[in-house]
Amino acid sequence: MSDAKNQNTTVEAATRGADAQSRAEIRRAAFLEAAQEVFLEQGFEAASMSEIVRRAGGSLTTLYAQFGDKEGIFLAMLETRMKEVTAALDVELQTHTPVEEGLRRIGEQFAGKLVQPNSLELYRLIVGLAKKFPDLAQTFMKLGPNKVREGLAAYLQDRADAGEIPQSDDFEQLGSLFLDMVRSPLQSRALLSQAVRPCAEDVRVSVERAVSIFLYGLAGKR
Amino acid sequence: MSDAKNQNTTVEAATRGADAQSRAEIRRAAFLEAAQEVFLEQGFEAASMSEIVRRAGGSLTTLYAQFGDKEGIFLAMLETRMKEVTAALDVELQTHTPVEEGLRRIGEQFAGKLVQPNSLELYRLIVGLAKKFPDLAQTFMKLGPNKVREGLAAYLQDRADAGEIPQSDDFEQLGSLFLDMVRSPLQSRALLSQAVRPCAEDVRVSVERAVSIFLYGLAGKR
DNA sequence: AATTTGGTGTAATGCGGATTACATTGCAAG
DNA sequence: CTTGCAATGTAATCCGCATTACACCAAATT
Repeated sequence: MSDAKNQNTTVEAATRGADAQSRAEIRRAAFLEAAQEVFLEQGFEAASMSEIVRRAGGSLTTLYAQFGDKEGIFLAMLETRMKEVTAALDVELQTHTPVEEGLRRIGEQFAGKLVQPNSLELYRLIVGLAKKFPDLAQTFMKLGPNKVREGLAAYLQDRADAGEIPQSDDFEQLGSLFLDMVRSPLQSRALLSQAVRPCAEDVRVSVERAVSIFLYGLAGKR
Repeated sequence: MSDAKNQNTTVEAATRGADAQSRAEIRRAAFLEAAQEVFLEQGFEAASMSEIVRRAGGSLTTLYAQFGDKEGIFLAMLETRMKEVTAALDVELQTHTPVEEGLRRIGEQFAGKLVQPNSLELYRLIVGLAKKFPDLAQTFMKLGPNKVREGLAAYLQDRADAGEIPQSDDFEQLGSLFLDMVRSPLQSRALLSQAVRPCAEDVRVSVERAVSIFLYGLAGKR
């Protein structure tokens, strides 16, 4: 119902190519930017569609035409942001770096993103909305945690094949374990008290500890 | 402004003693019970004061007289529930059980409470509200996580004094580490997908792993 | 220049709910 | 019995928004 984005004529699309943005695309980007601001600042319920328009320019009518409804623009914003955030991780995860160094880098990347105020805020929102809008939570999981977990599992498999760590039949679970170790100490405090903002040093400590415990544990197994 | 609860006359209060509940106290309990239901079911914003009254009986007017406003009754409900939940833990934490067994029991108690649908739901709510109502989050932390953490730290200190584990200058942090290990794997999934309900077996596995990694790690330290 | 396509601004329309006002009722003490 | 005080039920009062309707513009294609 809301595929306004794809209503370019074939001719038009071919003429301009992918580089120049149509008015619609510019508008869309501005809406998404403003939506992120407003949602993260005020929360889903409190955020007002008019406020988004106020900041993005344009009109309510166009906003609705492009995204359908409030949940629609939130979802679009979520997808956009998740892709931005996981982009860097993808790169990191494709290398063949030795385990210890690799885990450290992945951990830093991951934790670094995680503790950014915007990420914390977004996570807060998703958790709060998960019951009422299960599909938002699904999308978040698919584009966020699951993506990272799969990538890490593949990396661990690669390292196991290289003989650096013992083989396992469930690297996904081991990966989750590692990610949880990195994440929990940083996130649990920050989610509940806006005063506490984990700093770079906190991140380093958390990652370092996770890496050593994880490898120590792996070595102890089988 | 809302101390209607204490407006018994001296005579009346002396006559009845502390066992029989005044009408006001009965009302209050019913309100709190209904409020918990409605808030957990519908979330803070979606919950309606009228719905609470509908289930509890009584009247809107009385509800407002006793709790002031919507945040007020939520806070009262939160305090009540947190005290119920941590009561059992207090007992567990005062024993002098050997570490491994003690950690296992504490872990089970803690995790068991944690994965109850009501607890998960409440946590979801608190996280979602933390930005808009920081005092709710504060109260939650004080009556929940902090309480448990302090108790566990004291227990660990006790065990260290008994020579079972090495001394440390920060048992609070070590305690947090243990609790995070127990909590994360169980909570992270369940918070985002209402389909996933951790079962007793999940709890056991999570606790067992946390205990062994924790003790293994402690032993390894100097 | 004309036409099409989508954009703009503004002003309804509706709904849902927090919060309060009011008139009434029951209980208990003098 | 009656006087007073708190509880009740109901029905306003107010607000704030999501969402839609309407009437008018801008640009690009023909």
